[in-house]
Order: sequence, then structure tokens, then C-alpha cells
Amino acid sequence: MTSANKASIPDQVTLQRILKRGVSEIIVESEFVRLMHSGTSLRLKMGFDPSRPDILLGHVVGLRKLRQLQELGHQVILIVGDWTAQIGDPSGQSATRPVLTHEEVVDNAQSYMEQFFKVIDRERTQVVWQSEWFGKFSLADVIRLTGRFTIAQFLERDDFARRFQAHRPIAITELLYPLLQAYDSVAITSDIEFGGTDQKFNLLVGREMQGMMDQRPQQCFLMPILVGTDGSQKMSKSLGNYIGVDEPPSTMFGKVMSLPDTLVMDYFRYLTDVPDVELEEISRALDDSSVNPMEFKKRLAEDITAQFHSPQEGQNARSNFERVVQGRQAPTDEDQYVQVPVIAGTSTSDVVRLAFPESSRSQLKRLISEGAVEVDGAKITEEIGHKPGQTIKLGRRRFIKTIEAS
RNA sequence: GGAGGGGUGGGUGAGUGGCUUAAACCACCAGACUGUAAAUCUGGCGCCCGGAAGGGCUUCGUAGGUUCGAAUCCUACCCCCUCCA
Repeated sequence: MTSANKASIPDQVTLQRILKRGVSEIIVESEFVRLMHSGTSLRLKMGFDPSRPDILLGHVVGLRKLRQLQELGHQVILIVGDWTAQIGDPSGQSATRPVLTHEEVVDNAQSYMEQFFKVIDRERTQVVWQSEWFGKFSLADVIRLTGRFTIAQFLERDDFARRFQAHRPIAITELLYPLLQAYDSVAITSDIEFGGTDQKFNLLVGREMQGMMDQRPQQCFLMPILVGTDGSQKMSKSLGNYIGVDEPPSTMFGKVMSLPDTLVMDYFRYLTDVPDVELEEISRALDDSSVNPMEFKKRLAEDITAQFHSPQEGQNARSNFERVVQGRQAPTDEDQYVQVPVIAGTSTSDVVRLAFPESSRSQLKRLISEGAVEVDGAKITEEIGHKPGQTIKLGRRRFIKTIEAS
């Protein structure tokens, strides 16, 4: 491993930004700083679980960190967790997961990477699969791995401790998860591993295991947990409080706007490059209510949308929001509409069902009686017959355009 | 091997024969307000027929059964968890 790769040494300002902004804890910080000054290219470990291929803003907090370090010349090693995916992350509630076929894993990895490289520099990334080393593992290897750790050590982890005390189940395989993840660090000779604060235990096991295998223990870079759009829980897909990197601009923008005002600062800090001085100004303005928080949220929403799409689309999303949500006008953007072919007289419920197959007629009736359905700008009070060329508005943000049936 | 607890709507979780399409809370949807998809307030929140009034069907792990009537009782089965050893 005498990689001749060099990395540049960050100046004081850059270093501070790396150390402080969007970081919860660095173990060991002094060691990390020393490595930064060494001028060698470091191996940054990042793993992902191919059973969850979507990248959410919560993950982006860490990815941005990786990116910053890449800019200095460090190397990202992305691990496809095709083995650990079968176990399930213990920090989740349920232990069991459907086992994915190899094909599904490949597909998921593919779609993960498409999103991954929206933030990460592809040129300075190496992709490896867990099966490259675990595929060769024998039972003897597994026993050797497990033999080095004790239950007591694992009960240190607060997730396990809590469940144990509450007499709630802990699957044996869950205990294996941190071990496999830790061995990954050995397999790729990781210098630094990244994860949310809820990953702390797993990352520390990695450190420890590397030490046991006579490697230099990795440094652990812990990111704060991003609270989701509900304003109270960790952003996650299953809770539905997420914003995905892959979502269309208007959705992304809108979801940011739906954040509780209290979360705005966190998002600015963790997910944008808005300079610290400006952040302070924003924070102050929010505190003394001198500016409508909406204004900052729009800026945030545009910034984020621009990052994952383009500055132009960020702007479009903003004007779309102002027009559609604030102005209650029909959107100008064609792809905000679901197109439905009709013949003269097609009923409202048929049209809606074609546009949104999961909706029911009962739902539509409720919407109508709530005054939430408009046809060409006029509220309707009962179902009507439609013809091509009409615009139907369902609630605040669903639009249908009827077209000629071919 | 022994003892015990439990499976209810998207989630948490109440309900132990009719008042139950099933409390409450969360999430979600809509309306009002605020020129925020924030907050707040109000309402809604199984499906189908009907313009409406109303009607029908379906739902509490699965399958049967008892009963005029069952999420609630009985039987069998499946699944989950805890404790002791």
C-alpha cells in the first residue's frame, strides 16, 4: 500500500470547515488533523446497503463531507454491502428482511451510484463489493472474527442495551452486523470511516478490529442525524418524512418548503455552502422575526434543488412554487400535469382514476364536497362529464389535463 | 424441556358479545388563515352504488364453529416475544 498518491494540505479555513460544519464528532480529532497534514491521500470508507438504494438528504450530509475531502485529493472507497444487506441494520426495528437476489442487488447498486455521483467525484472513487472478501469466508473465519468480541462489549451499544433492558428481541445476526462492517475496514485498509452518530458503535468496532489485525485504526467521522420533514424524527424512507436526491425539482422544492421553520438553520448548515457569516445573519433574522422565514426557506429550497438538478431548475421550481402554491394558479410547466385521454362525457371519477390509479371514487367525492376540485378554474359541486382540453385541479397540487383519446 | 405474554386500520395502541368501520394519538388529505407545502384552526380519513337522502359489501393472524348478533366466546392451525432451565 505504498500509494504514491498525494493530497493537498488544507489551509486553516478549509480545515475548520471540514472539522466543524455538519460534523457531530471526530474520533480521534487530533489524529485526523495529523493525517490531514501528512499530505498523503487517504482512503475514505463509505458503505451502503443495497436493499435501500435511495439516497436521502440525510445521507447527503456525510456525502458532502466526503466530497470536501476528495477535493483535497483523498480517495473514496464505496463498499456495496451485499452481505450485510441480508442481515439488516440493527438500528432499525425489525431484524428480518427479504433476501435480495443477486440481480436486485446489482440493480440497486446501479441506481444508488447514479445518485451517489451527484455529490461524489466519480474520478476519485473506487467501488468494491463485500462479496469480494466475504465470498471467500469460511465458518472458521467467522468464528475467528466473533471470537474476539464479547457480549458485554456489544451491550455497550445503546441500541442493544436499551432493547436488552426492555426485554426486547435482539437477533444473533444483528450482532454479526457490526463485525462484518468492521471487517470491511480491514479489507479495504480504511483510513477514515463516515457515518451518522447512530453508527458510532459500528465504526468503533472497525477501529478496534483493525488494531487487532495490525492495521492503523481508522478515524471515525460522525455526522449529525438529519431530522426529516415531520420535524421530529430521523429522516427515513419508511417514515415518509424524507426528501430524496432523485426527486423531481418541484417536489424537492416543495418538500423543503414544508419543513418546519425550526429546521431551516440545520439544513442550511448541513446541506449548503452558504458561508458561516451569512448563516449567522439568517439565524439572527429568524430569531428576531425581522424577516418572514418563508424567504429563507425559499432560498434554501432553491439552493438544494439546484444542487441536485441545476441552477436553472432551482429557479424554475421556485417560480413554480410561487405560482402554483402561493398564487393558486395552474402550473405552466407541462410535466406538472397528468395527461388523461378522454372522450366527450367521460366522468370525473373515471378521469381521476386514470390519472391516479390508487385513488378511489369515495376519495374523489370527499374532495368535491370539500370544494377542492376545479375544472378550468371553476369549482365543481358534483361529478361532471369531461371533454378533451380541460384542466382539472385536485386540491392544491395535483393537476390533470384531458387530451383527445386516440 | 417448563411457564407466561401477544398477533387490531399506514404507525403507536384502546376495545373482551350488540351502542364498533372499531377510541385516542401520530401520519396523511382537504378547507380557512398566513402571499411558506411552517405554525394555527376546522373538517375528513375502507370500498362500491346513488345527485342526494340512503343502501350494499368488506375489515381486527388463518380456517372453521357457537349465537338473532363476534374483534370480542369455542376449536384447530400459523406466527412473534419474554422468563426459567
